Amino acid sequence: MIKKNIQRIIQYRMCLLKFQNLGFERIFSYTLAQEIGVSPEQVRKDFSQFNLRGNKKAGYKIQDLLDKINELLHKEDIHKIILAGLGNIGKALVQYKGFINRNMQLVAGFDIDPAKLKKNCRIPVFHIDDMPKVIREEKARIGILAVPEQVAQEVCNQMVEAGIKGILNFAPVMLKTPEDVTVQNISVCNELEALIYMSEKTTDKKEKEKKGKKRK
Amino acid sequence: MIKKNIQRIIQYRMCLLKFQNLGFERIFSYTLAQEIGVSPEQVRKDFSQFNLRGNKKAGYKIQDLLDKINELLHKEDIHKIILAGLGNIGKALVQYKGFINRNMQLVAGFDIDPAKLKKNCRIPVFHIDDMPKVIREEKARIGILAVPEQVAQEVCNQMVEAGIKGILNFAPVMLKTPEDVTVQNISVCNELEALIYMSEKTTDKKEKEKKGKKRK
DNA sequence: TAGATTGTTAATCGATTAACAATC
DNA sequence: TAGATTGTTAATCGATTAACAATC
Repeated sequence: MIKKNIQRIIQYRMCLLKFQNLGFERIFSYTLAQEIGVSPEQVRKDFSQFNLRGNKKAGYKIQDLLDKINELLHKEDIHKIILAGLGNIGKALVQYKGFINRNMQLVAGFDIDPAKLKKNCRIPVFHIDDMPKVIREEKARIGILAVPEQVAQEVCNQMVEAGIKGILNFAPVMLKTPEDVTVQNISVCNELEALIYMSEKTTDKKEKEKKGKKRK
Repeated sequence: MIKKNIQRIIQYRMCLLKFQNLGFERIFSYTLAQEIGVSPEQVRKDFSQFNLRGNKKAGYKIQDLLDKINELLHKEDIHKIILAGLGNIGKALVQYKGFINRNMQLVAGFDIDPAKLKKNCRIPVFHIDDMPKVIREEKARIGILAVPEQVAQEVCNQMVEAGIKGILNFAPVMLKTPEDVTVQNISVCNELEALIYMSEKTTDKKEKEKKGKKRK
């Protein structure tokens, strides 16, 4: 499980880069908090936990924070990422140009369908059977799983076997992995359903309130 | 903010459908828990909170649970969803065929680039300026925001203005919205960075352990 | 100095887990 | 009945918030 404070640190980093690009050299917990949508205390607490220190009067030096956070997130090197499954999501990720700015690189894609192997020229695409070999050759640690539900666990196992330690899973399956492998699930459908629930809930509430008023 | 129990209810639902398709009529909290990766107590607690009740000996009747959960999630009607931005992600979502099984329907897409307007024939695609009009006509409540960062807040405002109550945001921006509008952010890059952090952390730990052993 | 801001400690809140009575 | 399972209440855990001393 990924702790929330690390997720926020990642957000802070993006925000700091933005402010640095705007020409700022220093920043207050208050400003950062506003931008991310948390309390200033939360920001200070997070920084404190990762030993990121500021100046009692002048806030935090952006460059200092970025240096430390970059170290924390191992931003000194480019992290190789492999992608299994070149369906809709897979193709979209191949097209995406934002990885390299974040020191990440899609180094290879894999699919069973040979027709997909050459369609995308941005990264080399291999047959799924070659995945373990390529993972080992590239020494990739992170994999994106965008294959159909039915084969997700199997492909996941192959990834783990070949040394993958973190998996971003788009398949609607709870993957079984060893303890030292982290899985992060993304499900657009689930998120949308949750949003629908929330929106219906608030309208239900409003209707109740209306009825209540009418009764009065 | 979306509560975790609702996210799990959504997962339980998918799992229940799966078991129902396999021919099961009843299920235990233990089974469901295993499948989702939580404790049986968690499952029972969640069910209890939403007033989903079982039988002390025979577990839960799948059909009963599904009926109640479907009502809870308003699965009786098809929910209309609009999509702003037909870049990589937008296009992938248009191609995705899984929405309708979950009683959701992408009813329209929007973009500024007229070249994109006719490229995808699965759903009607309009100019972004027509978005408010179409949202109102369709009475859509949920929107997906997949536009560039620079215009995300602006497009978001237009959505809210036109009556959207839930936004799935793919732009790397913290959207400012009224209280009754729920925003759910998805950032593939952030998730990958978090995975990298986790994987490096465990390897760092192992190296430390090794060193410790050597010293002994 | 006075005021503003950090950083830590304590308090609170919410969510998860444990314990166990109820019961089919 | 005995055993297994639910459902609730209490305990624990973790994360957030509040309070406030330290200090630039």
